[in-house]
Amino acid sequence: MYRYADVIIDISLDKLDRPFSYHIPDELVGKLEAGMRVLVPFGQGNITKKAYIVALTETTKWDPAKVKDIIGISKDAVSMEEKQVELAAFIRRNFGGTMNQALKVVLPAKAKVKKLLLREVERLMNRDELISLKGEAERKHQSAKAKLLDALLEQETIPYEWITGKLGVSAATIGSLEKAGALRINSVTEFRNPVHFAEGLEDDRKHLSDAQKFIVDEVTKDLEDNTPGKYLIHGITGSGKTEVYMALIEEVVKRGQQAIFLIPEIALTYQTLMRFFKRFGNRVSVMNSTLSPGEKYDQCMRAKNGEIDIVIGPRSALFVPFPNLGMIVMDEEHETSYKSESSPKYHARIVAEHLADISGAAFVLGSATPSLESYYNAKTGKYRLFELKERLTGGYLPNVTTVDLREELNSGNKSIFSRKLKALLEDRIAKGEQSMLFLNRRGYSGFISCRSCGEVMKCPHCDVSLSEHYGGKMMCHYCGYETKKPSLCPKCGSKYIAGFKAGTEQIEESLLKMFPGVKVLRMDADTTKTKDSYEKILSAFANEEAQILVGTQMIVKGHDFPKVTLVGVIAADMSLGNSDYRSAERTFCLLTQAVGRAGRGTVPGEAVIQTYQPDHYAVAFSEKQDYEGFFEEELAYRKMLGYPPAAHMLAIMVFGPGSDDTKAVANSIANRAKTFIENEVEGGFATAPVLGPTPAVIGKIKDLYRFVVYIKAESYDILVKAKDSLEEYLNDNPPKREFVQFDFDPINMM
DNA sequence: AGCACGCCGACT
DNA sequence: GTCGGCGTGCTC
Repeated sequence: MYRYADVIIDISLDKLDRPFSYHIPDELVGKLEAGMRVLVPFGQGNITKKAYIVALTETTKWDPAKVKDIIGISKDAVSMEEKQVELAAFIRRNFGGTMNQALKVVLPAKAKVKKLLLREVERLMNRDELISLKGEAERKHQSAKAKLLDALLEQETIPYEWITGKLGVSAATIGSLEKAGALRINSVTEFRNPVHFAEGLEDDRKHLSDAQKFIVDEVTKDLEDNTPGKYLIHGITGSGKTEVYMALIEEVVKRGQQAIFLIPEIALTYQTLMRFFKRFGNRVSVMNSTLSPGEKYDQCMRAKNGEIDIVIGPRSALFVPFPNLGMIVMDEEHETSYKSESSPKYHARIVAEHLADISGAAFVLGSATPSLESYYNAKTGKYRLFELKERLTGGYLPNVTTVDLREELNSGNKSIFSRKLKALLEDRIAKGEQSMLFLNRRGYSGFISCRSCGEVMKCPHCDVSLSEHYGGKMMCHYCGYETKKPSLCPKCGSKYIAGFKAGTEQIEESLLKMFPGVKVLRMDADTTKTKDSYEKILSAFANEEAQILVGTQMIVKGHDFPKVTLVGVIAADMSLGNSDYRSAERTFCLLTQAVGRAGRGTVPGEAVIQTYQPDHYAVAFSEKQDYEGFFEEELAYRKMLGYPPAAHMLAIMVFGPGSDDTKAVANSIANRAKTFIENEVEGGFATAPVLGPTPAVIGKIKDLYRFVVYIKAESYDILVKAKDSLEEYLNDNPPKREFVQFDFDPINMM
């Protein structure tokens, strides 16, 4: 039974931003939870303060005689802050970690709060009065007072921070002079606006098509009935989803409510922001990582004060505290950047849905290739599904051809370009049209395939591909299965069996050799290291400074290039061979988006997908641009193997120095999880299998070894309980090595 | 932040 | 001595 609670007194004060332990009196035992707000006596004067519970514990490290009792639960009206804390508690509960980490996520600019209150001291007396006061102070050898009065003689107003900092005068001194009537402390609150456009720009509002209008009308009906729902807009590339979002947000704003527009990390283009600004003026703001902490804080204050109605940004925009949130829109909802990479590894879609629930706001998801989870939710009635099946701008969906690279090899073509792709490139160069070549390279360790028959080496237990390891070994990163790399293909006996390697640089080189004098732009992690290089390359291509753009997945997003009439995918299998159950989904999504880049102008486009596995359903369905078909097939596969969304998974990452030590800790965690499941879960191991520990996909980062333990279960609650039980266990039995850390990663929990 | 404690010069 | 102001450090 929890007898003590760790609380944080005041989040806005970094001096006090650490937990304090309090005793839970009998009448409150069992009634408290992390995230709740309580009243506690604090400091020598035992002043009653509001505090947030950060953790509940059975014992305390402090002298029990010194630990005070919690007074009671704070029953103030739900403040904005409380909603934030509620979100933090939700994140902690679902994604693990500490309340402190969660609070840091939810309060984006906490550290700078003090500075940005911008308090200043204003002089209230005339010169003579000040001089006489200063003389008196000097006579009494009150040097601090005299210093401050001196400063006040020179300036009418002085920033508070400057007085306590540079001048070295304490708050007590300022206070005594305030009492004497010599000065006044003002809190100036002027907030920066990071959006700078000229006023009075014309709104380029477009007439809505029938399909678009239908969505807007249906959602508006729900808003009018005060029953905001959850919606998934499945719209092909170029079908005008943004226009729909804007119309919906307009309806929300009309009702005096506010809206959050979420976009993937790098997708905030100048154009999108401009479009919103043209319609909503300076009631729009942005939130993203390029803003300074101060600017971020200011956006929160502007939202609180009702100065803005709409905020646009990546996942952190979720935490802008609007007083009356009416809608959350999540564009490109399938994007992986919505999942945080650092602890707590929350998924913005799940947090957004919860925020919509607790705020009574509508929740709108949109994508050309929805995530399996969201489409599943739409299919099972949790979300309402809307479809946009036509391109608006008069563009055409491209003609897609799949080229079998095995046949190319058999007929003696060892280059990375198929004859078909080469011919089409030649044609486009001759016609002066543009082409994009897309290298779908992701994943860290290469997969192994046969270049004659396309056979991919797979794990017999997990149905994911094996990764190549040093010493001619192949390994499964899900279950740890290990085997020798064969020298001949087990299926066709060919000796052309290897990991597939090709970089954007290599493609660029080949292009220049093949078409001397052609202008090529390359976009990958190397060429986009500097800040604006991403924008620069894209606009150079838009200005037709090059005929061919070569790049990784980053080229499939963003700008429209009306002159692009050919898209080539160099090797579609690259992301298929990833040791990850989601590789087919990712591949389908990338191929569909890449193909969608062609033919956005008036000239019809063409796309070529090169692959070793033309029969793989991810390739076949993207060739037909058939999302529905892909979804059915993929869902059947996930159901069969117990992967999300058919079931849930919890990944526990253990990392530390020393392979053996880390693995031992991972082992103890796996054992603990197994015991928990055998004893506490009905059906035991059969209901919720524990897999591993096994080396993580990236076995070592920065000299820290990484091992993973997976727990699969159909019920989400089992995993949350397992996570809680493991966290408790780790609290009581901290591992010996101090650098061993843990990461709880609930994969696609809904 | 706000309170107590301890230090230091001034004044009875 | 002791009074009052100021800086420092702590708050479960």
